[in-house]
Amino acid sequence: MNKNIFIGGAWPYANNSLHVGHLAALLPGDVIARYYREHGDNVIYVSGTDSHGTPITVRAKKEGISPEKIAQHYHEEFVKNFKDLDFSFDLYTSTMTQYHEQNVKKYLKKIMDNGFIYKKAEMQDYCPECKTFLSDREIIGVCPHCGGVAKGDQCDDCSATLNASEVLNKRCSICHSPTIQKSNTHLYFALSKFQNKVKELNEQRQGQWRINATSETNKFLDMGLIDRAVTRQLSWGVDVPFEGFEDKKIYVWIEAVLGYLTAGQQVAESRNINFEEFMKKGNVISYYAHGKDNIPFHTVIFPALLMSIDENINLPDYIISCEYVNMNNEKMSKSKGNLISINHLIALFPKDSIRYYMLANGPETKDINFSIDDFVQIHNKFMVGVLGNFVNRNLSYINKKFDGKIPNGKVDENIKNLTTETFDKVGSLIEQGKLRQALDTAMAYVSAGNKYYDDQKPWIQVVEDINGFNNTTYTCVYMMANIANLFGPFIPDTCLKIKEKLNLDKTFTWQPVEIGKNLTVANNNLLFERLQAQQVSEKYQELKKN
RNA sequence: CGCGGGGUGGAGCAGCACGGCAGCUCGCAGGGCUCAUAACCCUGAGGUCAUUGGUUCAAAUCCAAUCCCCGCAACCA
Repeated sequence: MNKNIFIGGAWPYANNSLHVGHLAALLPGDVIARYYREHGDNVIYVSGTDSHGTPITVRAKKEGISPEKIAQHYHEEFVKNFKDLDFSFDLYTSTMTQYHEQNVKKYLKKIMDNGFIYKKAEMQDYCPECKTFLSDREIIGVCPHCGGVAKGDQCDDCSATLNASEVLNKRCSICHSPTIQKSNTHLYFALSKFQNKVKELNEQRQGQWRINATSETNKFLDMGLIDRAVTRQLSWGVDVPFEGFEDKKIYVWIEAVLGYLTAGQQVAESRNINFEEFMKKGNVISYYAHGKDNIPFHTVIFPALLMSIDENINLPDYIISCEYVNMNNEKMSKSKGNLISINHLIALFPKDSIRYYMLANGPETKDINFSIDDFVQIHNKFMVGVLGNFVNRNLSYINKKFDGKIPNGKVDENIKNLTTETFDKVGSLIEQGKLRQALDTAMAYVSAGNKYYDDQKPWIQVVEDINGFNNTTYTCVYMMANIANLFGPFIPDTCLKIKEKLNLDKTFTWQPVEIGKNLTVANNNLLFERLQAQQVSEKYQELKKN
């Protein structure tokens, strides 16, 4: 029976280049998607660029260009990054598309019809000169604590977190005229009504949501869920589909997260399947991959929105929420200059080394420290020494002594059993979202191959026991064929190369495969080159300058 | 007493929800092998598992307190 699998990767915000942290968060989604496809299941795997919101408009104003241009620029960069790293999205879209905007409006109307959105008038800061309501960040004034210059949300001088209402002598940051208080009507989402249902969900998903997701959700529940504004005084975003809100846009938190549905639906339409049916409770297993800063949006807000749209729709089954990638024990940030972008990574390492490193050493349960040296070490040890070497030491011998003709033989029974075992174990770990352990287990299979080779001593067998030699070699090639499937979800490019070397079927299958007789080696190009830490480090310093 | 995460051999980490000889990679010392990209295989040295106290036949693992590091405090996507 084929299963329906829905996988959502968090939508990166189009205000900066992607960095290693994004990669750590999103890569697990791709592995899970590839795994289920190998398995023969129906997978919908989506993500996209989050293109709206205040920071982009602020930046656009500063740089004197349109927000759309900024969003478009980063969107194109993201698309390229994901392509370079072999992400297998069924659809990677953007919140700027017409399809997304139209469908978000449709969902919003539905939530309204179901009675979970209401109007509320509030006093808000207004600039009579610019004739517009101001968001907190667009207000400047005097800090009540230190008397310094403060924005509406934070003091620049003493960096205290502020509430717009406590700031003194408030003025508009654009024209500097004093603000006045004026009543403004916003729409609110009745998040508080979902307190019990979210709590129930959190309890049901114990063991499927990562620990950090469960505890973060508890934190929010303990504080009590409060209603959130749906509309925002902005010019850049999705229009509000109700009368009287023409000057406002839909707040990004609600609009971006609904992208999972709009993108999923778009994929379903292209396949002529009914998305509503696909996503129904009991019909699908869903995974969401993102960083820990995104947890409440995926475990509280998104489920509440789903319930407010349709009570039969599947709620997140697995929350794959990662911790942070730090540099020297500090959070990466642009201002600290310790941010390593995906563009840099791609320039420094082969894509599958990047995938391997981020998965095998990813911040699955706690923050990790990223370092170039560490990366080089892992690459040399596992990509070159274990995996590359196992393939190379066999095939180069066959090329040298047998003109590329792989001897026929019998596969070792122990290895056969190990193969079956490994597929089962790795598969189950991937399904649980435990990618580190899964990859460890898969790599142990290759190590077992190296050990088997050493124990058999084929370089001696070849003169003393040709039958034994044939069996050893044949068994190793059998292992390679299975490695090419076993690692398919993790490092697909390398797996394809292995398949090409041995003229194997290019389709990926999640089960032990037998190999045919009279195989030949098509090529024995090295899978990975050894790297020098110093050279990589120097190259990285160069890149940082540009 | 705002909240959360973490402190395990020289470095980076796993183990901790279901207590039972402290494990992995790198590095270091020694050996094997020569098919392989100084790659591969084996052995060894090195830790009172932050500190203190408690529960227990038994604690890195459970409980309490203390110290140190990091992150977050919701109109920041």
